[in-house]
Amino acid sequence: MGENLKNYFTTGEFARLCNVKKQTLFHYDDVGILRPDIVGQNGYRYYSYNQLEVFFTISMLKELDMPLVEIKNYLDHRSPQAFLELLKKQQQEADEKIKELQWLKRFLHTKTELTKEGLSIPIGEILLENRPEEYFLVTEYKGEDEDKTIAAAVAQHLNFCHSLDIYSAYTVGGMVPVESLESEGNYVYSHFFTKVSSGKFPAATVRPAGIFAVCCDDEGYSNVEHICIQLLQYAKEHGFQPGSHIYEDILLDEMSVNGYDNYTLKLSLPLLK
Amino acid sequence: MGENLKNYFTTGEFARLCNVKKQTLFHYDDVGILRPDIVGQNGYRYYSYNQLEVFFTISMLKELDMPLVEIKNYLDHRSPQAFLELLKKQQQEADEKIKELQWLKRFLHTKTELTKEGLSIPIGEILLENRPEEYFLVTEYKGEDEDKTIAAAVAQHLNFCHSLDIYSAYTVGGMVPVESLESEGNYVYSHFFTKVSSGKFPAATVRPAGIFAVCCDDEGYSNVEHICIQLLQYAKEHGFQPGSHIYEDILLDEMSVNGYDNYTLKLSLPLLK
DNA sequence: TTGCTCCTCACGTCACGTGAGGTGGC
DNA sequence: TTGCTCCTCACGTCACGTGAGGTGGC
Repeated sequence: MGENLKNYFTTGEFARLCNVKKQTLFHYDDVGILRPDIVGQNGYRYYSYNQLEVFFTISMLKELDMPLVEIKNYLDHRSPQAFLELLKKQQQEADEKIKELQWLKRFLHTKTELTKEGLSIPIGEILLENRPEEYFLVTEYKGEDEDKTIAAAVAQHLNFCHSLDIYSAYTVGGMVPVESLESEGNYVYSHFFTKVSSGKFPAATVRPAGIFAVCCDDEGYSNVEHICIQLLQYAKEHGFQPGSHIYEDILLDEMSVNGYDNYTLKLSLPLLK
Repeated sequence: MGENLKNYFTTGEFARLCNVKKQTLFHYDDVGILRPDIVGQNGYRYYSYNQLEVFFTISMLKELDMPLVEIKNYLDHRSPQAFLELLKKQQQEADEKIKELQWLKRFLHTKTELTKEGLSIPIGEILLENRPEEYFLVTEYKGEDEDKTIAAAVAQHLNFCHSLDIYSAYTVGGMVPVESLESEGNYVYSHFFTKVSSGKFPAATVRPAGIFAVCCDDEGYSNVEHICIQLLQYAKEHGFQPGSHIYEDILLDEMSVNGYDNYTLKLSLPLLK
């Protein structure tokens, strides 16, 4: 062992150069991914300048979310060709992640808008809103008016959206047919919908632009039927023909309040001429 | 306990609706983040439709990379205002991650180009290359010609780039002053450099457009000095004045080959009129 | 000698995953 | 009764992090 140890780095020095803790190097030693070039009789580890490059290589592969065993595997069989393949795969993964994050940003934005609306909109007051043409993914609901089956249907609607790669803020609304409201105790969903940003999904439905009578409540579903009746009344009194369904949107949900009873809901009735 | 259990989901049903394994629900029960509404005398768990929303909420927060304890903490103190703050924070984090990924993509692209060049470029042959104006981050090196101090300087150069948020493919090149090559055994670095995409970093140096005499070798540093002499010879024979430094780039490094002796290096000498 | 660095256990963390072995409901 | 589902341990995984307790070099 005639090597001049002055040309080598101790664990501490090496860790400092690599910007990691010593324990990380111990761990890499354990899993065999980066072993010090020299180990003294006293067990001291000595790393060479070469190994700095190896460490940077490992860092790079880690940034690509590769587990250490795979890194070891790759390093054991590395070649320029294998590296090119690796790079290609990682390019694709990076693209996918960026896509996911961009979806996440849309989600955060939508949620922010909904929450702000939920905080500022007047409760129990009928308002008129002009809305542009919008696109929805809609699934029919034929089940009974039971919480359990509704919840299952909502979950299935989400899975449907999921299958189309549409994570449009995950908000699910319900559609209540106006006819059903004619008799009491009949606030039942006929469809669930999720708004999407554009009509380019073949499965998307268009909701035409128009005026809506809207009313919000912050006590969940307890007054929901009553509000619907009021909206229909409003349409009648003002000479509008009501649309076929009332749309129910959730402005404040489990994210910001605790339990259905504290949800802020928004009910919207299209007003036709 | 007069509840009708038919209105509740068992662990298996609930897990299926949530698209997760049962064990995940057990775990959430353990950490107290999502406890079933009802637990039978036999220990059976029963989840309500409400809890589906809670689960979705947790999923959302997890997608924002929030650890379960923090999620529990947030849920325990949730409010629309707290949610808005959370959303804002997450927006920023999403932006940062997208930035990092975009850097990663640039890195992958640059590495791909370098590796392809390393595979295709002729070895030991002098070529002429026309290069546009380019920008570099440069750090001076005054240390000795020892592997250890060079490695430390390279690591410091990387940390310097890091501090400027420039992760431009992590490639570090060396500059060898032409004067030093006049006497033998003097292939020593005067600077280390990292190419950056634009000159908008105040610390960046411009390398003017021009013709370069280049030569590659695939045996690492063993012939590097000899090649430099050849490049200088070439300049002389063809009536060019050599630039002040020879640039050393690494085309194939630890990522694709094993050990310095197998690196493919590219040496470039600017040719002036 | 002091102070800093080195070492090796051993156990913790985080969010589950994976059986093992046994019970319960239709 | 069969078959499916439920349960509770207990231990594994992954990439380290965190001390504890002891040694070594200048």
